[in-house]
Amino acid sequence: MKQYNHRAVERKWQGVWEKKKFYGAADKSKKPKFYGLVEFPYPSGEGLHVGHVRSYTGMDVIARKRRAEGHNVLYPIGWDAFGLPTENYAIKTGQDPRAVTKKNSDNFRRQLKALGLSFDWSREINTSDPNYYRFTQWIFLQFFKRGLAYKAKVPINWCPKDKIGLANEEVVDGKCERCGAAVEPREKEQWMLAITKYADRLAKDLDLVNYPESIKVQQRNWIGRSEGWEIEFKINPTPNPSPKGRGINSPSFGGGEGEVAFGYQTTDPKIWRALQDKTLEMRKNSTEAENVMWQMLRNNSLDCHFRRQHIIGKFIVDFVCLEKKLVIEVDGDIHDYQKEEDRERTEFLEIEGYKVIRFRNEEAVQNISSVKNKIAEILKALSFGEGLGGVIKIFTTRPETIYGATFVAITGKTDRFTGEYAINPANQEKIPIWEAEYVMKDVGTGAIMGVPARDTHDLEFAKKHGLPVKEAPMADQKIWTKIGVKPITTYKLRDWVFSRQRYWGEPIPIIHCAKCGIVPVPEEDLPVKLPKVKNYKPTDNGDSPLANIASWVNVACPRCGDKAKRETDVMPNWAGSSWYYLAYVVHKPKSYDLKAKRLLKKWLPVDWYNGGMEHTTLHLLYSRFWHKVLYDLKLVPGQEPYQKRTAHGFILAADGEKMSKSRGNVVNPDEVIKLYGADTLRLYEMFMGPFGQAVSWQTESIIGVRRFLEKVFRYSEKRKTQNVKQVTPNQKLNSLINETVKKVSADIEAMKFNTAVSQLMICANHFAKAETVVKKDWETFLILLAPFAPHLTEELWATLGHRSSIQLAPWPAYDERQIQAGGVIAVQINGKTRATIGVVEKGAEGRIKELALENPVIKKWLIGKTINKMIYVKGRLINIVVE
RNA sequence: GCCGGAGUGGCGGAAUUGGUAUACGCGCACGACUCAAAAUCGUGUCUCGCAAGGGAUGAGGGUUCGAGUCCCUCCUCCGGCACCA
Repeated sequence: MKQYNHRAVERKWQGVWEKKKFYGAADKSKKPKFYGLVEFPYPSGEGLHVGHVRSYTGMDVIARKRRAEGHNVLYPIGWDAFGLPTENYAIKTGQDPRAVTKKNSDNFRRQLKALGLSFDWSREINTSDPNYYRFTQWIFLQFFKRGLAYKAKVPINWCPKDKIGLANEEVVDGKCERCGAAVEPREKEQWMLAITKYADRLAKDLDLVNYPESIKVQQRNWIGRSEGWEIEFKINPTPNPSPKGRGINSPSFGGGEGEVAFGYQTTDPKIWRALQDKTLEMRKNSTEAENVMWQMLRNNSLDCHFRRQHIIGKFIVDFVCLEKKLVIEVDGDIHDYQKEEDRERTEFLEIEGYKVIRFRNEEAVQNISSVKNKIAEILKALSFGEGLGGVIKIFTTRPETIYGATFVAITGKTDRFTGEYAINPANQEKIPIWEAEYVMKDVGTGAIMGVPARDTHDLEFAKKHGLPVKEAPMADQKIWTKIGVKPITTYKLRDWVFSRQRYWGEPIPIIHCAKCGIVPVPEEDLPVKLPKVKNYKPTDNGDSPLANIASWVNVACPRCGDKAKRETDVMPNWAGSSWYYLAYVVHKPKSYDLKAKRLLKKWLPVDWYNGGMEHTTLHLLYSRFWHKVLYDLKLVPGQEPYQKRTAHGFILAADGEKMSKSRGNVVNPDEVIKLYGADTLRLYEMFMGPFGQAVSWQTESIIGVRRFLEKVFRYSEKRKTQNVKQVTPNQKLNSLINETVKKVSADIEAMKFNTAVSQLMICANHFAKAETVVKKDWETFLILLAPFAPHLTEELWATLGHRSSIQLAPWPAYDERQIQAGGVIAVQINGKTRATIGVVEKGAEGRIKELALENPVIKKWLIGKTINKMIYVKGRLINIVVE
C-alpha cells in the first residue's frame, strides 16, 4: 500500500495550479461575483505568523466553496509594505528599505504559496511600489482639493534622546519604546485629514453593513457622537481676588498704594530698596540657562511681557509675567541659598495668585524650544476665556438642572481654580470657573456646568473642593429659550493626523512656495517618488530625513516657477491600506486605473472581509472614510466598501502568552508544513477551536488531523482493492452523507470550521469501518473536504479517474428527507432520561408512546405512579410526567 | 466604572438555540497484530458506587414537563473604551 507523501502531493498540485493560473479572477465572466478579502500582511522579517495562516485559510475555505457553487471569485493578496519596523531595521543595518521589503515579501510569498491558498497572484500589490503609491498620492490630492486635507499645529510625541517624533504605538507608558526616555509633547505643523466631517455618516452608515454588533459598537464608541445642549455662560468681566484669601503674608501689595501708582510694583518700597542691589547683582552673575531663557522670553514671541529678577513680596523671582501672573524659575546650583526658601516662596506666590513653574538648567540650555512650548501651553490655559468674547460654552444633557449649577468646570490636568467667575444665565449668580481633571477635552465642548445636587461626579468634585451644593428647582422650556439653550451634536472623533516625519512612507505630494503658498503637485507629475537616501534616520530637529536631500527638496513652484520646496513629511502606514481593496480590482501588471469604473462596479463592494480584532476600529474607520470621499467624487459605487466583516481570534503560544521572538515561543509554519504538510496545518488551524476566539497552539494536537488525513488516504487505497460497483445503497451511510453535506455547508458559512472538520471526521470514521461506500458518496466526501485539504483531495480525486480538477466539481446538495434522526428516541420521566427506544419511523406519535410504556425499565419506574401527561418531541424524546 | 465576550472532563472544545450534556480531537489505560518496537485496529476514559442508583456545565435562587442554553443576585477571567457631563 502507498504511503501518504504530503511533500510530493503538495508540490505536484501547487505546480499544476500555478501553471494553469487556476485561481485567477475573471473580469469578464458572467458568473455571479464573490469578492473575499483578508487583511494583507505587513512583510516583516519574522516571516509568516500562524495567525496569518488561520485568517487566510478561513477565507480560502470560503472562496473555494464559492467557486464550487459557481461564483467568479476574487481572492487577492499583497503587501502592506510601508512602515516603521522596516525603516528601523534599515536604519540599524544600513540597508535600503526597498531591499528589506523585497526580501521579506519574497519570503512571505513563498510561505503563502506553500500553503496552497487560492489567491489570484496576478493581482499582487505592494503599497511601497511607486505605481501603487502614485494613486495613494492622487487620492490625497483629491482630499486636498476638497478641503479635506489641511495643515495644523498639533502636539506630537517627541523623544528628546533619539530626537525624533514618535508614533503613538512607539510610546509605551509615556516613554520611548526603544531608549526609554520620557516622551515630551511638542507642537509641530502636521497634515490633517478632516474625518470629523464624515463622523455622522460613518456612524449612521453602519446600518447598511453586516458587521458583528461588537464591531459596530466599537466604531460608534470611537466616533463618540453625543447629542446634548450648549449653554453660554458669560465670564465675569472684573477678575476676582484669588480664592484662598489674599495677602496673608503680603507686606503691602494688593490694594496698597503702590499698585495704583505703579502697575509693576509688587512689593513694599522699603523691601524693594533693600533687595534691589541684590537683583542687579544676580543679573550680572546670571547663569547660561537664565540667559537663554531671557533671550527667549524678551523677544515677545509668547505675546506676554516678562520681567527679570523681579521682587514680589520679600522674594526675588527669576522671571514674571505680571498680566498673566505667571512666574518662571530656573533652578541651578549657583543660587543655592534660594533653595531653602523655595517652598515658602512658592506657597506665598500661590496664595498671591501666581502660578509658578520651574525648569532645570539643562532643560533651558539644551532644549529651549521645548521649554517655550511648555510655557506657551500654560499661558494658553491661563488666558482661558480671553478671545472667546468673555463667553464659555458648556455642554450638558440636562439643561433643566441649570438652577443647581454652583460652578463651571473646564478641562484641566489637575483640579485648580482659574481665578475667574462665570455668570449663570438663568439666575445671574456668580459661580467659580475651575479646571477639573474629570472634564475631558474630547467630549462635548470640553466644559460643563457643575450641578452637584444632580450629578455624582459634580458632587464628588464639589465636596473635594468645598464648593456649595444646591437643591434647586428645574428650569422649563421658556427659560431655555430665554437664555439661549441650543441643541448641539458633538463627536469624540478627532481629525486624523496624517503626517509622519519619517522616510519609509508615501511622500505627501505638496510643494511650498513663498509666493503661492501651499501648492499641490500636478497630477501628471505623480508619483512623487521617494528618493534614495544615505541615512534613513530622522533629522535632529524632527524633520523627515527627506529634508536633508537638497536635490529632492528644492523644486520650481508648479504655479509661478519660482524656487520652492517639497513637503518632506510622509503619510502614515494607514494610507496605503485605506484603498487597497480597490487596487486589487483596478490592478494591471504595471499600473492602476482608479477611473476604471466598469471594474469597480463589477467587483465592489467587498462581499466578505475577514481580519483581526485589532483592526476593527481604526483601519476599518479610515478606509470607510476614504471610500466615502471617493464615493462623493463619484469614483466608486456604493457608500460602503465592505458588505460583511468578520474577525478571527488570535493564536496564542502553548503557554497562553502572545507569540514573540523574545519569549522564544514562536511557531514557524514552514516547519509544520515540512513535517506534516500544508493540508495538515490548514486543517489543524481550522479545527483547533472556534474561529473567532483566541486559542492556544498545541503542537501535540496536530497529530490528530494528520491521522485523519492518513485515514482518508488509506481508505482511498482500500477502495482500489474493493469491487464497489455492485453496492446497494446503505440507509445509514446515505443519511450520514446527507447530514454531512448539510452540516459542513452551514458551518463553513458561519465560520464554524472546527465543527465542520469534526463532522468530516465522523464521516471518515464511518467510511473506514463500512463494508462498502458508493462512489458518489465517497466523491461527495472528497468535495466537502477539498476546501480544507485541497492538495490531498485533488490527488485522490485524480485516482478516481477524473481528468479535471476537484475544484471544478460542483458543491453537493443534500436531501433533508434522507436524514434520519439517529433512529433512537429518549424516554424521560420528569425530564430525566431513563431509557431509549429504537424506532423505525420518527413520526408516529401513538406508536412511540406505546413502545415507551412497554419498555421494562420504564415500567419499573412507573410502579405506583400516576401519569399526568406525556410530552412528545418529534424524533427526539418522550417525557412522561408523573404526579 | 461602562461596553462586549466567556466560564462545560486531565487538555482544545461540541451541544440542532429550551429537548438524550461531555460530539470530534489530544492525552491516558487495557487488548489485538508483532520476536520486539512504531504504525494501525479494537475497547474504555466526568464523578461517587460492586450494583441498583445518585451527583455534576463558576456559585446561589427562579421560570418550565424539561435549563449548559431563558430571568434575577453574586464570583472569576479575557478583550475594548477608560471620569461620556
